[in-house]
Amino acid sequence: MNAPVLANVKCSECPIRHRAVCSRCDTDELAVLEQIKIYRNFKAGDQVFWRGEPMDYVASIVSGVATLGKTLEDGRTQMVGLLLPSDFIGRPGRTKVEFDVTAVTDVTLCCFERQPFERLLVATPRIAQRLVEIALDELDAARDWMLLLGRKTAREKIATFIDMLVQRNSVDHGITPALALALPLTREEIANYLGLTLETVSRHLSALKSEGVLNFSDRRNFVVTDLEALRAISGDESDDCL
Amino acid sequence: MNAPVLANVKCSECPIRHRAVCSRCDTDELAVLEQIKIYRNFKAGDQVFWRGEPMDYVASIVSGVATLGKTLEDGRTQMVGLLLPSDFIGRPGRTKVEFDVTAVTDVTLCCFERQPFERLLVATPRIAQRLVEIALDELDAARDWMLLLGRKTAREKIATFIDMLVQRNSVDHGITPALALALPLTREEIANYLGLTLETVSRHLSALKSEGVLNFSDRRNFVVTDLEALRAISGDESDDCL
DNA sequence: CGCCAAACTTGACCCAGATCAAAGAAGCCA
DNA sequence: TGGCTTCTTTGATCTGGGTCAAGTTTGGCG
Repeated sequence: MNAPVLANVKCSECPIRHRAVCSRCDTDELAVLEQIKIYRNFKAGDQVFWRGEPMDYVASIVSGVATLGKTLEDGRTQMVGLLLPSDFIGRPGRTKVEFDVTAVTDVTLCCFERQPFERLLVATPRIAQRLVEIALDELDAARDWMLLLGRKTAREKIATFIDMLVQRNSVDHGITPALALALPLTREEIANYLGLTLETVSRHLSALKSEGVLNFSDRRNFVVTDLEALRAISGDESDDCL
Repeated sequence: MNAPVLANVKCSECPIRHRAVCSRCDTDELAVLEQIKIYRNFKAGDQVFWRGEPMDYVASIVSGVATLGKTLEDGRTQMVGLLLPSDFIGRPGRTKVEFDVTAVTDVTLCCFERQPFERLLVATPRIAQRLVEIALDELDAARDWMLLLGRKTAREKIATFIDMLVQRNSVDHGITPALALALPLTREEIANYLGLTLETVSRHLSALKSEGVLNFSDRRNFVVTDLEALRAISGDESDDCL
């Protein structure tokens, strides 16, 4: 991890202040974090961590998108997580990195040296509590993804992926889902995320376009023209059961 | 969750005392847990939780094997976790069950009412710390499984599954891996775990048998006769990189 | 002991998605 | 502006694993 060290933003003004691992901290606790944190910047495409290397830092994503990936000997790869602002990288008590972490866009990380952070975790229950929540949320997401990888068809996988983008986009913007959005990943990266090949991704995106479900303005940007249909295709539990 | 309530075992004599969510607790903290815990028993095949029902309890598995499953509308199912003694069920802060939890063998649970447990989590950092570890371990396991589901062939999946059984079995027994073991699941359950069909599981188990890698004495019990080959087939990172 | 249901095996066939191949876009920098 | 490279689309073909369909083994129980 040899990225430029940036001037730190004050925690109180941090964009992820209310969602990251520090979100429960009071002013005094923030002051302690402020002491040990270091901002680092990565360019799109940079490798943040290599699998197997010693993990001296843990970090929160401040801005940008990164991916967690695993690779088989022969080169097959599977993305096992998409890291967005406020997501946490690393795990206390482990000294080696388990996954390749790659910056998809330019990324800024808020890094803490692992050992001081571990001591802090013992001394500061609020951080530990928040970390439990974050870990359990990710576990739920990972399990949803296991259902997708193990049982969904290519068409369902792609519809689920797009629907996920819609939902995430809606969280940031207001109540009404914003239906104009951009793919954060290339076809190949989407394929790695969904357990498919890039050709299959391309074919099914084209199909959804010609069916009038999606409308692409260029290869990245598109509008969901039939959200109802998209949800039906995704194969998820209909929302009636709540 | 309407299972018989059993006489509680004293925490200090509990078989999972040193591994479960309570493992870091001191004597005083154990005394508090002792107050609010209730043992419950389930028979093989019983449903412990149904997806979507209110979750009033969280629990640790004391003995037996249970599975976490998700289901698509049309009946396709995917197992997303295998729960073994000391594993934790439920998550603080969530009121609804996210997965079907099914007892595969007879199962004994150590249950805590959710709300008292959540208060305890805030008041007792040692429990929260242990819960972070458990959650992060499960997250790592879930991510390994995502690689398996997304990218491995049927043959590799089955070899990986058997190898996992060998490793787990070795933890319980001594240093030398005990190579005589029993499948804890039916062919259909294995298929649900691996994202395959029961026919494919059966075919590949037969193949491994006829290749001399496994030797079945009946449909459950077998001996790994060529561990080397099994590991090679599983397609995992060769262990040289440590 | 013998019946029955559940679990398992094996075969024949088919299809979704992988693989192989070859053209288009779209940036991007000189 | 033109020539790179990188990303994407589309087509043709192949195949691993799914599906359908018999059988076979096993174990539980009256």
